[in-house]
Amino acid sequence: MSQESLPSDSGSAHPDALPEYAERVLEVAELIPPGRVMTYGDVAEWLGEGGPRQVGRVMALYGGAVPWWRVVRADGVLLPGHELRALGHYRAEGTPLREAGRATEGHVPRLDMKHARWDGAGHTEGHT
DNA sequence: AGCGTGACGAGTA
DNA sequence: ATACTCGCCACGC
Repeated sequence: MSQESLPSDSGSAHPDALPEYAERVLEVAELIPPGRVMTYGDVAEWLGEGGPRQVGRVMALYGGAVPWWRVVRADGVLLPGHELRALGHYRAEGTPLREAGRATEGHVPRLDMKHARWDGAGHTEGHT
């Protein structure tokens, strides 16, 4: 967390406004339909700029305003520290989960990326 | 300028 | 399936 710091919008005329990149990331996050998820990499690729880590940083800083639990890691592992919260949303939305069949002792389920992953088909309007 | 650090991802062992 | 490595990019020190 040493890298994170408030958006020093040096030059920006609107202190309340988020960096444009962050704004775009959050915008995509809001497009993800309930019951589906998008990986950091997918979001970055869809935006056509930045990378998974950049998307991750944005979510870490401003994700609170959007359905953050729908932006996930490619391997389907739930967010450290938010596992239960995310899990609650997933169960409520019916997001495909992969519950380990054996030795589930204290084992937190992971997302079933094969089915939960959403590529953005259908909302293409606006992306050119 | 270089180095370390991340809500990452893919490849390899 | 797990563990480790390397590539990636922006940012803080």
